[in-house]
Amino acid sequence: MKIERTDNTSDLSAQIATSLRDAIISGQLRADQRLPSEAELAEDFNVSRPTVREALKRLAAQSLIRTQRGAFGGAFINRIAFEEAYGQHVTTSTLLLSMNAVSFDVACEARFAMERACAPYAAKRRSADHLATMRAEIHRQSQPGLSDESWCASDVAFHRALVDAAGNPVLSYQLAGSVEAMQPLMNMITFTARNRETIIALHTEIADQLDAGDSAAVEDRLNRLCDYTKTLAHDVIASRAKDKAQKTRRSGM
Amino acid sequence: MKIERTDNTSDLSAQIATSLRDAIISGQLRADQRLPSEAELAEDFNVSRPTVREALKRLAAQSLIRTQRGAFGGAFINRIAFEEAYGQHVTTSTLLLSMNAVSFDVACEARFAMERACAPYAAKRRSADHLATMRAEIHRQSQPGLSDESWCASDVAFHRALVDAAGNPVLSYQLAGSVEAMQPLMNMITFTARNRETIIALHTEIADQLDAGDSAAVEDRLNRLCDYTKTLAHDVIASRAKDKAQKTRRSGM
DNA sequence: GTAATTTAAATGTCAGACTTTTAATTGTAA
DNA sequence: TTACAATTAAAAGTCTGACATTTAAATTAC
Repeated sequence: MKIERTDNTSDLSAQIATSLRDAIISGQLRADQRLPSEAELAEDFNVSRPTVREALKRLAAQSLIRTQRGAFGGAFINRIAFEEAYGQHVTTSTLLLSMNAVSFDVACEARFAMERACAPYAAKRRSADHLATMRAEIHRQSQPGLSDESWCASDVAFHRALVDAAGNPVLSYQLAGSVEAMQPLMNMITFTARNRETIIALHTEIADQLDAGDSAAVEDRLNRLCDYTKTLAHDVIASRAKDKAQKTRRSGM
Repeated sequence: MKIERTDNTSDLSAQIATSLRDAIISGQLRADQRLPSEAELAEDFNVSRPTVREALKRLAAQSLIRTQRGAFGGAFINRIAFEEAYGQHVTTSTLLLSMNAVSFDVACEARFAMERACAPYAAKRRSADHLATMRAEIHRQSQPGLSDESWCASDVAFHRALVDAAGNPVLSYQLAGSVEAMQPLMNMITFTARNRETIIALHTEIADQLDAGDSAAVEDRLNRLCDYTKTLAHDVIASRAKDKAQKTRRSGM
């Protein structure tokens, strides 16, 4: 196996990381295969060991490799698991949403659009297990005195069950980004008892229609849930704007 | 700003990277803010500079920070751009598809499900520009003698225009992963003139119905395209299996 | 006042030593 | 022969200290 640096502009460690990454992605290096030791790589690339190590840490951060200490240890090409991919996807999505001024409406629209995409498959494939999870979460949501955080967590769990019911891991993976990344935004909303009632009613209908296998009905309820969530968010934003205006007036600005 | 290591199990550089990452994601550290210098971080965390550097490279690999050399340089919290996020998402998705034995059908189903999710919005919001792009790609696809790679690239461009027409950057971002990650799988398929004709016909109808604002019709065509793509893939797989069997027989196994 | 020069503060890189982990090997006794 | 303990070697993890390079601010020269 011979891998060379092609790029000459950036840091050595970045160049080396890129070379190795390309080799991995293109399939030259296969899963569970062991890379040369750090010392060997240093010699191959004509750099020092710390530089190689920085490159390897970059790859490790992307779950492209894992390292093992000890004799016959080293860096191994990672057979990336859905779990790790989820994590990275969520991190990236969260930052994207929080930093790039993606509005709540846009994020909300995307999320429910994708959930609707799952509906036909979920209606066909939902197992008793999925339905049970959804009903359990609905029950939890009905508990009085549930904190806003717990409410949100249960909401995520409910929707996650819905998505998983579609039985398509790729869809689950893609959606995890949107749903979990929206959590911080959702947490801004304070759900009154009345709000919760409305949402629980929709959740119940979703579970029922999924049970009945009526995809169109599920999509309809998801649409309503989307609209309702947006309305709640708007109210929060509006009341905050009013608070701010009052505060500004009081402070004589 | 005070950041501490909480985890004590893994590598020091991993612990430090996690601490900083959490601080960034939770918003303690804001975009464009400068981290302490490597020497200061080393002192804060009670480790050596190389260890800090490894941690920083991990973060850089996730586009969480960027570094600048020179006086008043350092590590700055990155305002992550959609572009970078795309790249990471595609890398992760590609690996996931190629390594985790996600079947073509599953990937295909996910992709078209998400495209269908875009249809209602695309039907409402498509601009003349989007339609023009789609028609231009259809025209390119009609050219005889187009290589399989160019065909696939044009196919991606067409679908990308469809998704972008929905006017939701979050959807575009999410879908980029699926669509681009499926490219290598799609490239396995050899498209005959007859195959292309069928696909072009569907593409044309999609563009027309989008123009007419008929979302349901677009979704129907996407469904057919999904089924047709799956059929083609099955044929490829079947013929390969036959080749392999023949080869094995010839070699006397 | 502007342009050239100097300077200081960073990151980038290197060399070499030491520590810790880990699995294979070897040795020993039941 | 088998099971267990001690040895060993390879590799990652960490540290120290030095030097190179880059870059923007401060200083100087004109």
